[in-house]
Amino acid sequence: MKSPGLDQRKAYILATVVYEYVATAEPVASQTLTQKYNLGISSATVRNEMAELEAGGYLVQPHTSAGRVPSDAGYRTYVDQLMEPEALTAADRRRIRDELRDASRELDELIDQTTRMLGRLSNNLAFVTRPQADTQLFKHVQLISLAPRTGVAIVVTSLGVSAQSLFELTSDVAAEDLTRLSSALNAHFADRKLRDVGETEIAAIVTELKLTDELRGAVAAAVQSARSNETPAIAAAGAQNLLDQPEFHDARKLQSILRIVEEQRTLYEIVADAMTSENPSVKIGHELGSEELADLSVVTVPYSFGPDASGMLSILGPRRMPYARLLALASGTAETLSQRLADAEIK
Amino acid sequence: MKSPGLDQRKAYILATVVYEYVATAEPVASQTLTQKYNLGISSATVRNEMAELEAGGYLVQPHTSAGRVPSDAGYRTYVDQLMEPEALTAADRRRIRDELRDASRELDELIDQTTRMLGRLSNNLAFVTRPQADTQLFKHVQLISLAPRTGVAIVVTSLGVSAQSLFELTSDVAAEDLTRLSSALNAHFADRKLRDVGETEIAAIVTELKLTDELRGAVAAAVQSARSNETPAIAAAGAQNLLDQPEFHDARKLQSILRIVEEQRTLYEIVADAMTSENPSVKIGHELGSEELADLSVVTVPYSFGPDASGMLSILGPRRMPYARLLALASGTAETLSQRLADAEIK
DNA sequence: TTTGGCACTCCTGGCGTCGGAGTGCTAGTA
DNA sequence: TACTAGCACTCCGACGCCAGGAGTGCCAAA
Repeated sequence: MKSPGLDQRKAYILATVVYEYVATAEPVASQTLTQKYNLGISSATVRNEMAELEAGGYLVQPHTSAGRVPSDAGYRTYVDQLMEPEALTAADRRRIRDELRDASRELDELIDQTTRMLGRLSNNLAFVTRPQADTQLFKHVQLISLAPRTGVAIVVTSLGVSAQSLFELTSDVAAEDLTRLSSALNAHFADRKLRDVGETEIAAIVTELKLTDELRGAVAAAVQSARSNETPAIAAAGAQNLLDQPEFHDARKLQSILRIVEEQRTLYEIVADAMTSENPSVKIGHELGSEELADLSVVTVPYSFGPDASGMLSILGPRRMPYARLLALASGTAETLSQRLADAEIK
Repeated sequence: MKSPGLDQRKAYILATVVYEYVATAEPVASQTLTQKYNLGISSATVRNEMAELEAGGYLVQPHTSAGRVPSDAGYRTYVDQLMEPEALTAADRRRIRDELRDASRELDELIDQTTRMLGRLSNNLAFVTRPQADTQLFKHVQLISLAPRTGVAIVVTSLGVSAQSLFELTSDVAAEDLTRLSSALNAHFADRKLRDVGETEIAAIVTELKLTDELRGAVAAAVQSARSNETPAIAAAGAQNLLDQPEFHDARKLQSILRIVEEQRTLYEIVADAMTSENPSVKIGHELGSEELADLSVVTVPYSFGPDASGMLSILGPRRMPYARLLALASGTAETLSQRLADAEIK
């Protein structure tokens, strides 16, 4: 009863309207409530209550003689105060575990597969940011000579990802020099945070070994590339699931969503502020900040491994979504994924 | 006049019907033809001709008193014999060149960006296979020690891609041993075709250096992973463009397409037989082999670099697509992409 | 405060009508 | 013989109308 305007009965009615509307996609009538859920009161009373809920902004009527539909505020109240957290079924839990166990060890592919699975399980559009590893550790750099003036710099981090940068030089360099440089860099930077592997220090080492400054550029580029795993690319899957929902039978709706997914920028903005928190976040309708997205909602759950490396796991669907279930699915997946990643991390 | 049943006038009428229908998405009436294209004959004559074209299977009538629409066979004849190859406008050509010049040097990203561009330019769904490099060359392998019993094997090929494989050993191994093994492998395999880097030869070298057989597995896994660039993953972009077409206002159509795109398998089948040829290929409607895809067409153009590395660049859209223009766009993009890749390849 | 009852509103779907677009055919013309 | 003008015919699609039904709001009674 946090909200002063909502006594227990109103709260229950609101919750039931949300529940029923999520299930049927039809405006909910007073009679439906009294028949399907035994409220112990008549439909007339329910009508009175619903009229007040509408006055309070929790429900809206598509037209005069129709049932009620939750408003953004209605969903919000439901999510924050009324709904019962759902637990994953054992079957779901097992399925998540099995699918992730069989998934690739390669980070990008693992994220891709997780996204697909989540899209499938949730029957909505799932998107997952690749982990933003603020503090991944520098593990190794290796400069490899491919031709007298061509080579590649490869950086390995604690995420197990290697980043590479091809380089071409204006003068020949001996393979041994590249090896010497690699060793020196490794000795100097080993197990430092990647963000602390700075260009000036690299330059100092290059100069000390009397090597061309071009090599500094090559190493810096590879480090930069490894660091770019930090601006999270986003994998998305399951757009076709949305077409099952009646609200997307209009093609225009879907078009804007597809565009948004392909562009990624908007998706990123959606998760960006959820990013600051370590708790699940739910954004409903207009809370997404765009008229185009006004009848959608997004559930976002963080996953993490190691002290600071983390990413976000989101489900996007119609506002009329089963919030509790999707939160459970996302949380369960996040948990398993976190664990899977922690296991794979290079200590 | 290859086809015996089509005299010059019928051919022209068929071509015009296709052209007009592609432009308007409306069944084409006899009067429309005489008014918009000066045929020098009356609409009644056109009607007679169209009736014969329908009898020949080139046109169909959605209903009795409607205009004509091309059939699969009609489009096929148009594509094979009637349409005039289109040349890219200078503006398009420049745009392709500019976008690809600014694109990433990283292979996967380059392919992604190319796909997006092609989707945008063509206003349809584009998909591109990553290059299938039958004969990419082995350039370098580097075994890196990350911890006494953990390391990573990295393989660099002539595509400039590095593949990696983490390994864990049951007993310690000295960093120098890994270096020795790397050198031996490099000396032995340098510039061999990747497919010829066989496990038995690797095993022989490992044994010769008296190293644990686990390292053979690690190296083989990395080579295998590099080789897996050969089973082409497919990048797709532009699904939302399809929604502009009236034939996709029905959501079900789109759903099957989205599913197909996400699964990739069907996409792969579509390009698979085009793969054998070095010429552009066009598949129309039922030629795609599935009732679900019956009102779609796909244009496929190969790109290549080096002697054997190659991939496919496809555009999928409604059967009613501007074939000549899409072929020109795909070909132009393929050409520029091929060149871009050839420049980046490690000699 | 609750509830039964009732009048009212508005949506929805079915039905018939009507206009127009386009054809096929016939008869006439070059 | 090939073309064309004209006309009757077909069929689609839009429109308006109506009836049915779902659901409400409100009133008056418990």
